[in-house]
Amino acid sequence: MVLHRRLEYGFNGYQVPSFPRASRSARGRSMFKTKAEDNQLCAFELLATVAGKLLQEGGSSQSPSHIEDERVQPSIHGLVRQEQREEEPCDPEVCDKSVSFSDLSLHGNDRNKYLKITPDPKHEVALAHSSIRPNSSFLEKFDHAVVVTGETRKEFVDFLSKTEGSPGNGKSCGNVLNGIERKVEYDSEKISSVINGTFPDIRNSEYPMEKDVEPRVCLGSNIEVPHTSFLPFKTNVKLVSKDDDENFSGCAHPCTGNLKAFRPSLRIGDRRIRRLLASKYWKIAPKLNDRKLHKSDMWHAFRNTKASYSRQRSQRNFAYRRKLFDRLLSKSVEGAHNKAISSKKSIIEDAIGSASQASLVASQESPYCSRDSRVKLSIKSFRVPELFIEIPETATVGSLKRTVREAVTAILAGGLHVGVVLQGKKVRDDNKTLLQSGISHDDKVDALGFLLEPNPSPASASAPQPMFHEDSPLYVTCDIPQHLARYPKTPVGDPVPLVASPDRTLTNEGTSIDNILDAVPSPIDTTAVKTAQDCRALVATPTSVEPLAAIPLHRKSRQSKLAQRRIRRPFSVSEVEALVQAVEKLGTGRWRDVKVHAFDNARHRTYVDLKDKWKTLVHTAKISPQQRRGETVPQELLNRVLAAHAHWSEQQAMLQIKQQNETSLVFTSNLIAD
DNA sequence: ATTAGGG
DNA sequence: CCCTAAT
Repeated sequence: MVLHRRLEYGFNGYQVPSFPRASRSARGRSMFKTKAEDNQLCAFELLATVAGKLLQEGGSSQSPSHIEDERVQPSIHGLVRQEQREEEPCDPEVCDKSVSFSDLSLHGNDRNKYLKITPDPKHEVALAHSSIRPNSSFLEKFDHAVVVTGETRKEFVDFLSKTEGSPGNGKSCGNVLNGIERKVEYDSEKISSVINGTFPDIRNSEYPMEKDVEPRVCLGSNIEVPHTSFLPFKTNVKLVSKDDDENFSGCAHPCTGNLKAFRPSLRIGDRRIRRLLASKYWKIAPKLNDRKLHKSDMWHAFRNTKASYSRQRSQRNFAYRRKLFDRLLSKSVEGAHNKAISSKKSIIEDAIGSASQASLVASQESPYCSRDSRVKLSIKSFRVPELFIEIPETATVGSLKRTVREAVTAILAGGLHVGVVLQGKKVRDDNKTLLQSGISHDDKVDALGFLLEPNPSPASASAPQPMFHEDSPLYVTCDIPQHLARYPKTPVGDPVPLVASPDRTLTNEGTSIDNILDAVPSPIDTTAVKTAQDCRALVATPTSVEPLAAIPLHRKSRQSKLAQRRIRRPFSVSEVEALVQAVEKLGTGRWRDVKVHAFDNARHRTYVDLKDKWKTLVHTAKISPQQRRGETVPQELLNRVLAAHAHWSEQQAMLQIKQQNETSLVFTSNLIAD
């Protein structure tokens, strides 16, 4: 099933020369120093230009000639206007956006580079080199990726050499690369000729194409290929569907039959792809109430309604939601009428809303049109503070449920506070108005969450915890403490209706819950008991809520990328002490050992955590005591941190110098030998 | 899986 | 804390 759809425009035949690998020490610093590197830079920008054109081509119905004046800074005005006429009015702010070189930024590392185009704050397009594996993680971040593929390095290098030089009527553009402003000379005529397809045609020239390039045309779905004749290259366009998991299906599907879609006359799909592209990239979530619905529209609404707490979170959720969304939709009845669709949408929202932690769903009518001064909220679920439960492996699921229930009631009994979280930050000032806090603002309403907090009574936090045991305020023990198991977000109610009656449809148009259940693990995963997961938040669902709201997000087996963010667990002084001691002994490069030596039975502290803690400790030690936050670490400890840090840094430096000497020795002796 | 670093 | 590249 196609869960995720991605367009890739392959520029077959040209390869961006690979970037020289910087030495490890120079990582992340100045690239693009030599002429060759400039070439690469130029290449990327050129490709970006083409990409911009391509996107523009996809969206504009005007003749290519109108590009003429904007060739160096392709604009999407045409596109937006076009869509405006055809569809509904869009946000004027978006209409004014255009893709210029300043919107391009280079990302990646020494080996893998990709270029990012950000037409507006909400959309990104990536342009990447073919060496990036299609399932490379960065691609996850983008709705669409324009991937430069190609096997023939020579051609490209040559192509570049033709492109550079002769300043001609070069046009200078600012460009942001890794935060460094640069000026780059463009030969606008050549670029435009590239765009318009009149550049000296390398296809027919002395540079034969790689013959055994695997066919790259693969239409994994029913979207046709756009017209790409403006490209001077032998181009291939592939439409790749990404399957459920890692299976980047590339040409996995038999696709010979689709090859015909790649013939010169590719008119047919133009319109459809145009709409798809346009709506995906440059349209703000449409108003869903009063018009025909497109899938992409729904996706936007879907996506925007449930903003996450942080950007990273939202990035992670993105893929998940996208999948779920597509999945649900692909099962929906094609001809469903608007009403049915929008109610379906609300189902999805409900499911996702509670599955992720953005536990508030703006009520159906409010999200896009709260013109009046009232803020309409409907809380679907609350977040409950973290619970820790200790329970023997041999315990039954039933007893687990009981334990959880007791734990939760224990919290509730102690009195409750309600916390308000807006865009990841707690809103502490109770006296602020909603307006002042920004809660009234439309696009913030969906970033709003509520959480239940135990009443800050002095009862719980008093007992000093054993050093490397959970120091959570809520720690529930059940029978023999053997393993400390964390549980996925678990519905507190009886989950039976969820699982046992997957057929239960919430509506009458044929979307059954099992679609959703497919995508989410069963609420009680018995294996969780054995595997002590890292996902431990517990979501309690208020009584009024429908069963769907209790579906946990966490996926255990696969898709662990989408795992929930771990809760923050500040290091206690005793932990810091142990860490310092271990590092004093073992050094800073052996976090695994540090973990084993000092934190072996603290399951929630990974070696990465320890390394991070050390990093912050070093930082803390360097700053003034006034700037420090959190539990105050004794100065004595911090001094030890500094000492150890200095000591081991020195060790490392010495080691490096030694190694350097060795290699240069070898080098010179080789020279002499020659 | 570990290490190193950036965010 | 998270994410990711590199090893």
